[in-house]
Amino acid sequence: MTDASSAVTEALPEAGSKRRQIRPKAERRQQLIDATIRCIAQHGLSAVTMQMVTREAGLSVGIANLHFESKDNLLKETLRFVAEEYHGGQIDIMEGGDIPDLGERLDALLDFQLGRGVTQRQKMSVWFAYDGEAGARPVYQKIVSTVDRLAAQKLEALFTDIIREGDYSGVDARELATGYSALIDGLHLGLLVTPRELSKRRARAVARDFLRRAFPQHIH
Amino acid sequence: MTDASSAVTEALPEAGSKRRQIRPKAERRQQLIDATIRCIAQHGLSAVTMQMVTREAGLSVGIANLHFESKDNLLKETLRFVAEEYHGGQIDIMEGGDIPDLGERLDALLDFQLGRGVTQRQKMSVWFAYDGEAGARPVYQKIVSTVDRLAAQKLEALFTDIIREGDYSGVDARELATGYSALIDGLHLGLLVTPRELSKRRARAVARDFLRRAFPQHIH
DNA sequence: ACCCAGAATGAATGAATGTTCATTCTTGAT
DNA sequence: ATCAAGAATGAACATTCATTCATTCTGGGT
Repeated sequence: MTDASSAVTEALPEAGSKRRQIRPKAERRQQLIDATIRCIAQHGLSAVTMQMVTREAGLSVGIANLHFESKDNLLKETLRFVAEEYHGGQIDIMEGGDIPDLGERLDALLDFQLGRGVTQRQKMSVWFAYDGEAGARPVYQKIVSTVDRLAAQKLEALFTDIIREGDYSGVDARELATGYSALIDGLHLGLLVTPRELSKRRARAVARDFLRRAFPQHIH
Repeated sequence: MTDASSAVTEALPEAGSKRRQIRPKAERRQQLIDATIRCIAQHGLSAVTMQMVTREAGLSVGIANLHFESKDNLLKETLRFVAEEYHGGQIDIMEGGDIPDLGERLDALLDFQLGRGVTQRQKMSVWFAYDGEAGARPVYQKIVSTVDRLAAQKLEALFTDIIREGDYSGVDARELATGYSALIDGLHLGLLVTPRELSKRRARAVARDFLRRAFPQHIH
């Protein structure tokens, strides 16, 4: 959850090799989760099949049920991974021992949330695919809300510090944090569903505008 | 698209009646679309089957392929209906001949967007179910973006009027409209996925806060 | 050099699903 | 009363998919 963009890239270790390789359980699990992410992004959650995932991973069908007990479980674990990757990345920045200046820390957060790593169609597709099913599947709600709650607390804490430092008045940290989180989610949604209408550049400008209006001394 | 909440409610016209009824094509189509909405909300888009939808509608399986040519098409038409209902309702308010005061019109818009009609879990579930698949299905993107673009223009026009009337400076209508739309989407997502963390009451407060910060003279 | 725990395979199985279409039924016109 | 147009039905079919498991293979330990 600290490293936000390493694993998903290496799909075909050796294209022609048919020799079966034995690898530790943890590695195979990650390999299958990465393949699942690519499949969801490319074909949509409702079209993902086990055959599709295992072929994408360059493995046989049986192995998915060996390491995860079922398709359902594989999908749950994939969501857990994506959620922890996204929220974990945010939390690392917000705790931010390495960035003492609060304004700069806000900037870094915005960069992460609307920067290259997160706004890849691949990641956003997966994220919203699960949100779409969350209404009917409490399991997904639970997985997301667990990490989500922690991130919300950290954001509120950061905003509280900024409000104190800037001596801003009439600003409620909690309410503002809720608004900012919702804004970022909405911008991600726009980038995914109507990319023609909303460029990344403009999404960043909009988010920055929100922060500037709230914390004029900290954002220029 | 003018009436935003009539059709979805009447599921079982006569519970025990087994007598087959002949009804005009348009009525059956709507009946099936309404049933599809309920099924998506309850079971999730990926779990919806034709048998499920037709049973929910109190009809036989063959009829779905009679009025829509395929499941795929039924789902597409359902999305089109939901999109037009939501965006159409907004547009009606924003054009708002019946509400001359701009501040009140803003209020009415917010009421619609976060009021009872739209924030029913049923509607939000359907909405985000499609957004989740949109990454992998350009057809869905196209359907949504068509109506979305019009609503975005109307919102920008309304904001432009308000900016002129209030003589606000340093405010870009287009950027603000993008931000407000994203904020509303994000709040809907929060209401759906983490209802424990975000109440409707607070969602309304957050949205109102956004507007007040931008247009202090118009929102109290 | 040998062995075996357990990792990996993929054909086989059974359940579920979308679609078809021959048949039945309803309604309004004559 | 009769009839035709076409709306509605649901059993049957072909396909696809998740899951199982008997079998094969690998690599580290001895």
